[in-house]
Amino acid sequence: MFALCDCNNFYASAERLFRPELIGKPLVVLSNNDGCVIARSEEAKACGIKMGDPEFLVRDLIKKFDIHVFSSNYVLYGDISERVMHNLGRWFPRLDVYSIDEAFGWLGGIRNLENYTPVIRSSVIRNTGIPVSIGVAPTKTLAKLANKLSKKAGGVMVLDTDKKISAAVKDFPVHDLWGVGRQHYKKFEQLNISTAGQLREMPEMWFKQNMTIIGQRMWNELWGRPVIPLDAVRETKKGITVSRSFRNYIEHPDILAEALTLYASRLAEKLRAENLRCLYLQVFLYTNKNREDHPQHFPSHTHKLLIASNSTSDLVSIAVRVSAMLFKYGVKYRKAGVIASGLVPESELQLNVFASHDNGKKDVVSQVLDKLNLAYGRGTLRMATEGYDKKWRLKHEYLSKGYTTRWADIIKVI
DNA sequence: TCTGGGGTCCTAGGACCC
DNA sequence: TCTGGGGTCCTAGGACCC
Repeated sequence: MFALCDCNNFYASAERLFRPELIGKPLVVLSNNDGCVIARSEEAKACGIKMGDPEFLVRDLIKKFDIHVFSSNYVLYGDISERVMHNLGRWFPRLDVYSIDEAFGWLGGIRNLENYTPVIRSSVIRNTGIPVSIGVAPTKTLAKLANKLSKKAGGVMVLDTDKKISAAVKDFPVHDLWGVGRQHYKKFEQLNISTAGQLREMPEMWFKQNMTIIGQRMWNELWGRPVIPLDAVRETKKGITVSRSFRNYIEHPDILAEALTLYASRLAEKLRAENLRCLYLQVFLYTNKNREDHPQHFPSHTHKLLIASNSTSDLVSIAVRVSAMLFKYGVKYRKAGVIASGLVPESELQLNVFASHDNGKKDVVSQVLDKLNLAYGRGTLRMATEGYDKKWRLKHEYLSKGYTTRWADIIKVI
């Protein structure tokens, strides 16, 4: 049996952990650049704020109901997430951490799940202060479904018999199923399928012909036949991305180069932190697709390195060069990013006869960068092309403190 | 005026190989 | 006039996830 444990309104709950006076009050967390709502407390949901609502469109509601607003504080959420996962790990010998706020656990050979599961739940809540819900079922897809139902059933839902599964599936909205997005939903709608129960009754042949292998998997999982395994050991990453929207539009290549310098520097740091190098560096630019009156441009280019690298100066110079190549005058750019792929461990450096190389040594400049920035804070030492005033930099006006990660922000008890 | 960021998996199609 | 078949690898793009 699989258990899906997920934190309720995770970012909102994490913010509330250090602001107990906000318990029972409406609260939302905004995306980067304070763009749109990405988490709401139950009270904020009741005020009519929807997931993904742009902040400027719900500003009136926020004022009207006196909703507390936070910019996203990923350092804080990452740290709280680790605590939750650590606690879950004590109950599940095999834990598959699926995202920042949820994990699949394996419940093999345990009987009496109806009694056991609530114990796990209350233990995690007691130890971390973060409310969690747990759904239990014979497949991952059904565990996700059970988890969703658990939110309105006291935080725990165990589907351990065919009878319980059939009852749960019967009226479950098909668009809430794991793996059903807008496109698949449209397809189901045309066939008058609106519940998971109806979907399950379709012949397997239909999935084969209309939905690729993903549909067949879903069909089997809905019938309680596990097809998606527990992924206890995360495989190495396939790619690493750093991308951000700009606070203001960028319309000049030199300013664009500043942003790309920062993003490529961050990317190189991330690669070094994971002891990886990349063979491909992709650079992309976006315009604002919500503005039909602006000329649109979504160029991208992938550069292949002769030798895999994670050096800040290498990646920055490529990113800046490629961005200059992609840039067009007269276009308002909204966002840009860099993606590293073709990742190889530092220990497996493949040399190239046609290029100079460092014989596998770490490059000294990057080492110094990492050392100084770790000791004195990110950005202490950086590349000159990153610029000085950075008007394009992220907006986060409602940022909470680094309660658990920054000495100066630790709560004092007087 | 103001609409996030970082991932995964799958498929189709092209290039290339023998 | 008639020009194969079976692979692999890579990339782009779509769909989905949180």
